[in-house]
Amino acid sequence: MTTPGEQMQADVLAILRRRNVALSAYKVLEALRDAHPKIAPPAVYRALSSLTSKGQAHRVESLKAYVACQSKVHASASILSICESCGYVEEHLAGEVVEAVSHVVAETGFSSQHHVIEVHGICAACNARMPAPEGVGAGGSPQ
Amino acid sequence: MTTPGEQMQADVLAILRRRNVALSAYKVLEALRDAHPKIAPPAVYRALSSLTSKGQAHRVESLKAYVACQSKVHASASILSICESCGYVEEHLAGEVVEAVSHVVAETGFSSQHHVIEVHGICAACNARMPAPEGVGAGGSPQ
DNA sequence: CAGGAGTATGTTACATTATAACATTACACA
DNA sequence: TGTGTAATGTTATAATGTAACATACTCCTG
Repeated sequence: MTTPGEQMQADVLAILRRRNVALSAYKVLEALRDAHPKIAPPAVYRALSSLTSKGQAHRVESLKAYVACQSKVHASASILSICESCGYVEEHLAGEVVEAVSHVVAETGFSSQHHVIEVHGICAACNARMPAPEGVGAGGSPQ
Repeated sequence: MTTPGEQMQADVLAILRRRNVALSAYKVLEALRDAHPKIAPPAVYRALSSLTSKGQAHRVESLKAYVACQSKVHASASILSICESCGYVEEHLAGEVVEAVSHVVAETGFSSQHHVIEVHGICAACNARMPAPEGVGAGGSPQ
């Protein structure tokens, strides 16, 4: 047996990886009850904190929720795109964007340490599902 | 008398504008008790929601807190820099950065609607106050 | 192996942030 | 004036997160 903490982190990560959707800490807690019937919030938050500090998971600030890291390399920072329709979260490498952001704030003497870059919108799959991208949409196709 | 709601929003905005520091909704509530002794959380959240939807204030997602908008024009989006040392929050125009972010996520077919770009670090004033940017810093000035 | 320092984990309780749901008031207009 | 609508007030509670302490475990040291 490795340390129990590592087991907990592995279980949390497995839950987050089931779907590319952000889960609140309490949703994770519910999912953990199968394997850990008596788990309490601090254990979940400790595991999430360890995972995020190791870059194996990310907190989606604008959703107050968490996702598994999807990037193999986990470069300095990433962009998270969040579909407002289906909740799908995707991670994008942010190298140049992070540099651009750092450059903008450096104009006032600010030195960057940690970036939060999140985009809300509609994912490709939901865009494809939409009846039409124009008009009010109540009348079906505009044809 | 204008509508009471506008008065509330004006009061909230005045509180946020006192300092360029993010205030939690409950800090705002405390500050409002002078003018509105019996105020309750929903009134504060409604005022903050109206202000943010009009672009007169911003929610700092990574701090769960709110700041007054500092930009006269309030372009489509902005970058917020947050000093970890003093809490100072500064707003930066983000035009090109927003385009770059949208471009990155568009590579997977994602259409952007709303951007959250926040940078944590150290502001110019705190950088200037720091004894030295090297070593552990316990020994005072390196001179 | 006993003792004990130090760390990790479990547990309780609570703090903080946010909103649902309904009551009340204000206002426009027939 | 009555009445429908929207805005605001109020109560209660949901959702998120953490402090503080208890317990257990690990690994030394003698």
